[in-house]
Amino acid sequence: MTFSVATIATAAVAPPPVPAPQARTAETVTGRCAGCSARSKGLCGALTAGDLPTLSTSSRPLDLLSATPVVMEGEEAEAVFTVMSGMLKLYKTLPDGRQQITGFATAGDVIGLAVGTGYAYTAETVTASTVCRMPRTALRRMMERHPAVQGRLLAMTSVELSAAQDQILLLGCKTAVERVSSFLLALSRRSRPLADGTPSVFLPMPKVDIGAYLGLRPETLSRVLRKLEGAGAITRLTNDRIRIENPAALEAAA
Amino acid sequence: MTFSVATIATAAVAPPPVPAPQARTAETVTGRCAGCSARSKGLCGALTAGDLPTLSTSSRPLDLLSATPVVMEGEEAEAVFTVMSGMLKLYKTLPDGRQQITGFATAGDVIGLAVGTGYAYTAETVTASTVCRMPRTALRRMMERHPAVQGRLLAMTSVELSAAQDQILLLGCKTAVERVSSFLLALSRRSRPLADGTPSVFLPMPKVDIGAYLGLRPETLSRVLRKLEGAGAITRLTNDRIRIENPAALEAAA
DNA sequence: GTGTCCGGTTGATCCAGATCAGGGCGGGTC
DNA sequence: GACCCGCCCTGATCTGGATCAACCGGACAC
Repeated sequence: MTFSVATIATAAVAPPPVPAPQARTAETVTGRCAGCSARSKGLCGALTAGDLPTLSTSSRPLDLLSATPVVMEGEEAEAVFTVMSGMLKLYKTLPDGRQQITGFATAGDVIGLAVGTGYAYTAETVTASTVCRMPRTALRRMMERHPAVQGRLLAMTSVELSAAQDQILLLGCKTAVERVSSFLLALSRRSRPLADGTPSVFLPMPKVDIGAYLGLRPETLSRVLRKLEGAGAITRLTNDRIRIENPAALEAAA
Repeated sequence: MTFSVATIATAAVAPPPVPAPQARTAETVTGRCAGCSARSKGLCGALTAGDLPTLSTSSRPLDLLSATPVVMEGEEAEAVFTVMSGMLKLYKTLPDGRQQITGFATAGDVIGLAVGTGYAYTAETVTASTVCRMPRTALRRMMERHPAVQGRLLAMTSVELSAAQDQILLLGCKTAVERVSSFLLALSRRSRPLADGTPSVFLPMPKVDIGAYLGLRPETLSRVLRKLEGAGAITRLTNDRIRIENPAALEAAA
């Protein structure tokens, strides 16, 4: 979770997102959460097996295509979402349309926690994803019943805050090469290495999104990657996968 | 609390900071917290009057001169600090010495909350200040006894996270003029207007620190302020006080 | 097949803000 | 008083990354 800065937001969204999400139907309600791949992560990790029936009835998984908005900045926060699979981007928009991506969310991350009544950012899938929707009221009830849920929420928010401060350092101080190197290292720490043991990173999002996260234009990102490749620090395997050839060199550049 | 980004950090510091802080002695222990000016703010706001004796024995106020470090990035977090008066700057440092200020803390803000065992940033007074030290263990005990404290902590951390994301937007997207305008507006919202009713902001910190917060050099900050003054948006009353002549113009520039 | 679209890359040029340099001023010490 | 030191301001110049423009190649429609 090092690289996902703004994973935790605020509340929930009311109407189903634009490209109508597929609601699953043919599943045993009580058993659904028990078999959930994100069961031990996110907020649900703070619950015991006895809570699963309640959890199953108060939440609902949604299968989403890519480029589907899940929550919109400023809209009333009526639910929170736990990412079960896929990847989402979280971003804020300036009145004139400039966008800053504050983080990417992957399995286990929680989206839509809000300080006030409105979502703090927009969240949108970058790949086909599955998220689990839980109304804010259900979350509140869970927190009242289980102090551990509140503790988990606090821990997750604190981690997000720390990541956000790292991103502030990156955006305020670092050069383009340093930003990209830091980003690749952070990503490589949370992904598994290739079969031969060398670390690699998977970048399913378009380059323009990586740029919007790092405060760089896609042209600059492209040039920096080429430069790092020329220096022998990385190899570009495909458009969405990079092998880290020399972590120490990246570390030095970050 | 809009402008203070990194007010919440991690745990506590062991030895007293360099310019040895003045520990107060001639006060009734049980009565100290009851008369505290920050009593209703920070974490203490979640406690009832009955908790004051315990609170008074587990915390201790410290009077600090300006430029006094309170917590150091990376050091083991043994205590948290509540700001009672004055102003502190919170910053992170890169190996080569570049510094990024992540926030300024004022009365009511809590410093030193940590995700792991080490402080996430360095905190240092920018004016003479009074802070109240509480060991991390005492905080943990308070949280166990009063779930409301944990709730308060979660609320404060969430506000910090939201502020940090705003700062990410500022650093990633905005121009120098937009950054300074946003900063002045955020400050003016949390300070009281002058006697004649016009809003003003108090800037006790050196210009280089404001620059380090906004990702700008002090020279650039100086030029931007001159530009805003020329446009009639602000007036520089003294070196550390600015009057907002035209909030709408600032809003438009932000 | 052909055409179109979109993401990515590369090159040329531009510019906002950094850097470098000098000077003014207020507060402190002696 | 004279001197020093920190902070701030201003001007001149430099530069990292943005911007503008063109091209390429894969995916998709027809």
